[in-house]
Amino acid sequence: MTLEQTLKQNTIEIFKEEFGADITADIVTINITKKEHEGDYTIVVFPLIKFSKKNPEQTAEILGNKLKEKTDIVGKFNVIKGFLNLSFTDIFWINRLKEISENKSYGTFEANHKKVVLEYCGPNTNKPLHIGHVRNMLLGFSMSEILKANGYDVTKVNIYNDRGINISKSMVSYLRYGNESTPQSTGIKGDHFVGDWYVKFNEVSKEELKSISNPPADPDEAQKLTPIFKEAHEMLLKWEAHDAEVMALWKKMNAWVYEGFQETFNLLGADFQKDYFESETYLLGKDIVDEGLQKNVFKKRSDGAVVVDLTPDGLDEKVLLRSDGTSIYITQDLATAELRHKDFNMEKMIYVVANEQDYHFKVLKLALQKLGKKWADGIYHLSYALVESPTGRFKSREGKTADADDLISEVLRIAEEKTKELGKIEGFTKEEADVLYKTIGLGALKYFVLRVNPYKKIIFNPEESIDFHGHTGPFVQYTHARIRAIMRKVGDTDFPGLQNLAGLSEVERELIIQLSEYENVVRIAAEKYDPSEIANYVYSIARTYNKFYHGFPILTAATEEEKKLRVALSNQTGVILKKAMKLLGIEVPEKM
RNA sequence: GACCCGGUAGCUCAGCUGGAUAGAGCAACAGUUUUCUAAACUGUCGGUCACUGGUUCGAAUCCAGUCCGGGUCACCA
Repeated sequence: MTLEQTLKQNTIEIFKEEFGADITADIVTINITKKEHEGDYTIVVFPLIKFSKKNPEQTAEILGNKLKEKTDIVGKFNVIKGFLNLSFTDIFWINRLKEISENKSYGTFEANHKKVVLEYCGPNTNKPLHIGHVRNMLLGFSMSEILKANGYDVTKVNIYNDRGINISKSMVSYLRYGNESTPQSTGIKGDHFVGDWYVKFNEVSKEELKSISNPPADPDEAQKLTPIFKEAHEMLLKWEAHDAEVMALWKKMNAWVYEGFQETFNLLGADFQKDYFESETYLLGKDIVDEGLQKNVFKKRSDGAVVVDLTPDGLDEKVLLRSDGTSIYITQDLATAELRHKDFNMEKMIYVVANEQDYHFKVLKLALQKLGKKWADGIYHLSYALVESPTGRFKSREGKTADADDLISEVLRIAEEKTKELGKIEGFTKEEADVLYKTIGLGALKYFVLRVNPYKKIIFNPEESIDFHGHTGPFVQYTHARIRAIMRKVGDTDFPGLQNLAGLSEVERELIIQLSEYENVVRIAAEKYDPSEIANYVYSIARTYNKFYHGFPILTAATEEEKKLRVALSNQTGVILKKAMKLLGIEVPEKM
């Protein structure tokens, strides 16, 4: 039982005994006491006075006294207006610290045997990953770690949009101008290599368009008139007809792309247990449409298109199958969802996809629910907002800044520069130093992205955003390294005998309370599908620790008891910082 | 037009299932190092919580309306 639950339970019992009133846990609000008041936790008594039939002060006084009697953990309390501020005894907090320290799996919940499938990344194979994919991957990976810590059995999957007109464009322009070059022969990373041919396609079609009279105003429509587009379209048809040569080229080029993607995945730490390919699923979906028609959930419109009526749910009528009987995006997704369920029999399916598709996922979930699929209740769209430059949305023509690989190498470069400036790598081998730059650079980037609530857009200014001071990843990493330096001096051992202590200082107490909150934060982050809960928490721990570190000697504490406590507190802070950062997919160094 | 999301300090963000005098970081300024890592710490400055009304003991938080920014409403993906 958590501290909060204990307090609520006791409050409920006291209200029964003292006032003969039955109250429920949800009207008992408990907060951590504000800094300017004395106390650890505060019970807000205003909502309770209609049950006690006494004024707030009297109610708080009675409740405080009874809690003190009943629980033996409440040392003292004070009442200000309607707020009952409870201070727990030092012994209670020291025991709490011991309890946390001794529990090696603190903050990790027991396996609940619930299967979760988490889809993230979802790249197109005709262009390299960009900053949006970076946010996606960091969120997806972190969410998976958080769910695992909450006891879920998580399977991460990726879906590749590996077919269609776009990859055909890359293929055509490569065929025309590529001269058998390869990523190896040019030294260009595979996904960029293929992406460059896609760019080339657009340049060529633009050029070709000049000799076409009266093109349509819509650039997409205009492009369709160019010879190179017609070639691409032909290629797509050949692909669909399984033309051997086209298939061979398609496979070759996609293989280059996957090789390139894999490098970026490795750098960011993204991984997948299973890959899905649209080339394998794009024809699926007829079965599920038939099923819907049979069950009278979907209907065939007079024009032949199959639709689902979502007007009762506040949405529109949505087409699920074209009038010519071919699939569209949603048809595929319905089928893919069903396929996943067959593959994994999961209870939850999480889609990490940008908020542009909010509507799409509402439709998807509703349609599956209407088909009577119980598991569709477990669908969750982890929607996130765009990453924008200070001048607005990143456009590919703005070039380098939006590219994932450029972004990463820039961050690593800055990390190296700053680390050298500070003279932090004395005694490091070249390899160790490189690892450190990577740890710090990626730590800064990941933290920068993850500390923001997913539904809020991120303004990313490449010049200013990667900072290593204050509310940043490196700040947390630095705090961890500081703690490890102390632990190296003391030797990593257990620290028994913490009981004989004169008194906890304010900041020590604050730190223990925060450490004690960790398991709640892990739970909340999963409930809210929000890694920023972890990010903001880990920062507040690091901040409190640094305050403590500056204010109190640890190794040279006045008494042996104090030293033990402070070392134990430091050690445990280090452990939690490391665990929490791991949930964000961020490494913490031993030295920096 | 309808619907969805956002609007909190100069900038970037917390706080939003109602609770005490709205918090951090950055930037600016002033300090702290013979003491465990100064990527740190302390202090100063900085607010019409977009606006208006409502609900109530109490509203940044809930409700209604308005304004601003973004997104979606494709037989595109």
